[in-house]
Amino acid sequence: MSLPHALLGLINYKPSTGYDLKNKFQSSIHFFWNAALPHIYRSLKQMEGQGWISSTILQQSGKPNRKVYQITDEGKKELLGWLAEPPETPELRLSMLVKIFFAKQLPPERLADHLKNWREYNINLLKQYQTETMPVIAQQSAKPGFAEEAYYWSLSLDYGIRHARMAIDWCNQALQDLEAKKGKKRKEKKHGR
Amino acid sequence: MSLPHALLGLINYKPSTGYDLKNKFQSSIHFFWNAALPHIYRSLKQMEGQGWISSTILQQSGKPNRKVYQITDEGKKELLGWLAEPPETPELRLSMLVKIFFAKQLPPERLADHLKNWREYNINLLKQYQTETMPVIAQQSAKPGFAEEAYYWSLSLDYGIRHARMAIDWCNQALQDLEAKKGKKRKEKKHGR
DNA sequence: ACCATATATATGAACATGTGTATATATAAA
DNA sequence: TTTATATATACACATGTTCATATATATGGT
Repeated sequence: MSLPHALLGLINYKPSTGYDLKNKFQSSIHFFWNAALPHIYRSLKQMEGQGWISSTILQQSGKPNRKVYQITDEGKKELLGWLAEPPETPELRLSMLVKIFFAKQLPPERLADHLKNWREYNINLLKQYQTETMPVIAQQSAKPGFAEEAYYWSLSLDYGIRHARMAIDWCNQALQDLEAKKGKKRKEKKHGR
Repeated sequence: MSLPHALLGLINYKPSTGYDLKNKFQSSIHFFWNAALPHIYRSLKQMEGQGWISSTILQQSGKPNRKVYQITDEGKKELLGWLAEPPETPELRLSMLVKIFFAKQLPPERLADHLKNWREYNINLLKQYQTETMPVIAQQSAKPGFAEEAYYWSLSLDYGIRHARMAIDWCNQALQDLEAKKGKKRKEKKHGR
């Protein structure tokens, strides 16, 4: 469960430092699994303790030395085993939806703000997928022997894209309903309640 | 952030014990925010410490006494304030997608299993929404003065429904692609690669 | 009639996981 | 001169899960 296996998967592609890994998260799986630097370093230490990875220090001048982690045979076994296990069922925490759920306590403009923000957020995600994630995949998939790999990357990205589109549609629908309700109220007022 | 405000929202409807709240989660917001019992009790204690709720103990025979929490004026203020704040951007953790991302390391049947399980899981969610969550909402919305409330509950549920449908579609697409690939491979073999 | 299990209720303690903030260093770029 | 980049780590804290335990009644199965 959790970070270590995701890190293992990335290190399996190529030996990396914690810093490298942070960047790789950013350009690949960040939208369904992310991690902060201290967390990554802590996990790497644990993983080394378990024998899944080993480290080599590369001297550098000017910058801190690079501590490069590579996967061990044990680590490979662990990774394959984990990949084959049925994944845990996810726990969502969408505070945005909690706020919608209790929205009756909210002035309508505030509710509309939440919906607009959520739409905005997902529109930006979509953009980011197109301008950042997809090019990375395209570039990799051009390399010989990476076509299949890239197919799976696209597949997981596709989930993100569909999710974002779904969220945008949902927001539009909700905002439209809100407008309609407002219209109705205004009319009621005009006609004296 | 997190549990306390969701609890506050529910207690605001009606004074409740920790046990009650667990059940309410189950029949309402569990699919976008859930919590285990010990976590709920711990949070309630903290919230009481902050003055957001107060408790009354009701004697019972046979069963443990009920410790009923009710919202205070401070709690109401806190709730309204929180609801109006822009929600935090959510952190997804979908280990299922991590496994898809790295699926090249996986035998194709295993990959198909993951996809089928995920589809299964979402189909069941949809069923649960229809047979459990929607009736609860319908029942509440029949009560006078609850129509608006129920509208927002439906709205958040609608997000869950759309999400589940989206996930099912995605799985179907992916499984179909997989099949197609398998077919292609078989053909290649027949014709001697 | 007897035993296992479920329901209703509360809590403690340990642990796992994740975030935030701070710190250290040298170079390059604005 | 400030800020960004590259790199690593420590520590405190927040949040969440698991497991265990306590009690009495009701219910289902053998």
